[in-house]
Formats: sequence, structure tokens, C-alpha cells
Amino acid sequence: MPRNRRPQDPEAKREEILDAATELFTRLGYEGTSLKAIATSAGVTANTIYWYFPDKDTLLVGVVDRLLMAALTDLSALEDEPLAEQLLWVVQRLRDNHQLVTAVHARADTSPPIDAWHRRFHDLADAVLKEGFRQAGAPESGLDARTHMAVLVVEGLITHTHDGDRTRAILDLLAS
Amino acid sequence: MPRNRRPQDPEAKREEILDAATELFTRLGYEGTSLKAIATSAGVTANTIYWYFPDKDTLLVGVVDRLLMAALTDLSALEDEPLAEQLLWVVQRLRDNHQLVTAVHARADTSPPIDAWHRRFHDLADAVLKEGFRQAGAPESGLDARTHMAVLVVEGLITHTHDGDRTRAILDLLAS
DNA sequence: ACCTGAACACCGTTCAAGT
DNA sequence: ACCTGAACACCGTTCAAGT
Repeated sequence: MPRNRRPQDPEAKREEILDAATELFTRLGYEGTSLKAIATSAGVTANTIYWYFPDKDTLLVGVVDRLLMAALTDLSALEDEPLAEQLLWVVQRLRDNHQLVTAVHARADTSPPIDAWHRRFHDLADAVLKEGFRQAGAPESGLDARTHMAVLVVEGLITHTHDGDRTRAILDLLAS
Repeated sequence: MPRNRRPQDPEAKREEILDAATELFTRLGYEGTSLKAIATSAGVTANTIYWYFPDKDTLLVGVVDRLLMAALTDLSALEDEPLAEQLLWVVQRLRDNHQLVTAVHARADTSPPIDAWHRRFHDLADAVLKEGFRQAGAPESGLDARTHMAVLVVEGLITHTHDGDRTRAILDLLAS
């Protein structure tokens, strides 16, 4: 049996590459992780990644999109919790992935696919949070400004290290 | 006269390198700008930059520190304006430099000098904004959380494109 | 369809050598 | 003290070639 016939189905290989990229981007940062390192960790050669993804930026989009969807799914289990509690959960959940957030921001200006994903993310986050504010009984006036602001604050709390008390105080203020 | 004797004093050359780096980092981003491009624009060779700065990260610190000091100086002329007005001025003033902000965030985890500068920046921004809130008559209770949150929002407004109305609405909400 | 080895242009950084 | 040319290891990406 030849070495480069698929030992398993190609969807699984794609997932393995995404797994490896997620782990390494999270731990070493986007610029600090080479495609060679991802490939080695996934058991392939660097240029094999190009069969599954057109470039490194699009691989990053695959990584963050999968993480976002998983987080949203898990968040839905907390929909009856107070808003500040839900926001705190999001911040704690994504804090380990903060290097992914800063990478998206840093590369959105250069990479069209990252820019497009980033815009979709904000539209989605705005919509989810707006609904959260409504269910918390927030007044309709100024609701857009409030939700946009809240998304920026959550991003800021993920990308900046604060102790738990300060994080909580900010989120309480935000949800009040 | 030999070519590589200084035609002018070395402080001026250092400033020229900072000027070139500021312009190119701002326009093309940090990762999108090579030291060779900066050097050429400043009329030297790439490795000459290493006589003035230990590495590319420290050059970035030099750039952002100079921009921050200039912005703070100019801001002091507006100290009698309403707080929301001052914040709007800051956002508009630094919006063109948003690639510098995202670069600092993206590299703070990897580069000790950038991390150190970033912490100093937040300490300074917190202090300045806290005084701004006080002068605007904000209550002392919850003032820390409010200032930290406001700094995150200002960073978010700089790094995310919003139309003017939305920016203003968010800043009004923040200062109210 | 899937994977590789070899190559390409580029990058930040180092260093011995010049003036 | 200030600056350069040449080199180093590395990077993302391409492509002809293999199975």
C-alpha cells in the first residue's frame, strides 16, 4: 500500500489540520506558528495544507469559525442566566484564545477573507447580544449603541488580562 | 569625504527612521512593512536600523510611544471640552493609526518590550481618563471599572470602523 | 484525489569588515 | 561611532511530479 494514499477519509485529515492549527495558534500565536509546525503536528508536509486551505489566513478563518460556533452552541445552554453571568462565561471561555482574536484584528486590513469573517462575526455578536439585552429588560432606546459597545468591551476583556474582580465589575456595569 | 561618515547628527537619523517606520507601519501594517522598506525610505541599509534599535519590536515601541506623547500633548488643549468630545477627538485622531494598535496587541504576548509598553500605556490611559471622569462630575463609586471599560471602548472604536453617528452614540453613552 | 520534494522570493537578524 | 555586504535560518507559497 503506497504511503500517500489516504489512510482515512479526507474530511478527518482536514479536521486534524484544524485541530493542530487551533492548538498552535492558541499557544504560540498566529505569526509565531509556521505552517510547517502545523503540518508536522498533523502528520503531513507543509505544502499539503494547501490542498485543504488556499492560504494561512483562510486556515485561521477555519479555526476561529469553528471555535465561535462551538462557543455559541455552549452559550445557548446558559440563556436563562443573568446577562452579566453569560458575558463573564464568554470572556472566561475565550480568554485562552486571545491570540486568535488579536490575530484577526491585526490581519483584517490585509486579508479579505479575514476581514469578511470579522465583519460577519460582529454582525452575529451584535445580534446575539442585542437579544440578550432585550431579554434582560433593557430599554429599546440606545440599544444599538449599547450592544456595539458591549461587544467591544467583551473583546477588550478577552485580549487584556484583568483579575477576576475587575472583569466582573466591568461586566456588571455593562449589564446594568 | 567618506560616504559613511555621518552627514548629519545621529539623533536626526534616528528620527528619520522613526518617521519612515511611522508612515509605513500606519499605511501597510507592522507585518506588512519590512525593515528593508523602512531603511530605504530613511536612506540607509536594513542592518543600519540595528544600530539605532535592538529589533523590529523595539522600533515599533519607539513609533507608538512618540505618537502617544504627541496625542497627549495635543489633547491637553481640549481639557475644558466635554468628556465625550475629548474621547471623540482621540478616536478620530488615532483612527488612521489603528494598524499600530492591533500590532501592539498581537505582539504583546511574544515581545517583552511591547508587552511592557502596552502595560504602561494602559496605566497612563486609565489615569488620564479617570481624571477626565472626575472633572466631568462622575461619582467615585465604580469609577475604576468605568475608566477601564472606557479605555477598552476607545481602543475598540479605533480598531473597528464605525460610521460617525454610531461612534458618537457610543461615546455619549460611555460619558453619560 | 491526495501528497511530496524541491524551489522561489522574502523575512528579521548577525557579524566581520570598512571608514 | 556609524554604516555596509554578505551570510544565516526561516517563512509562506508554488509547482511539477508521484501514487
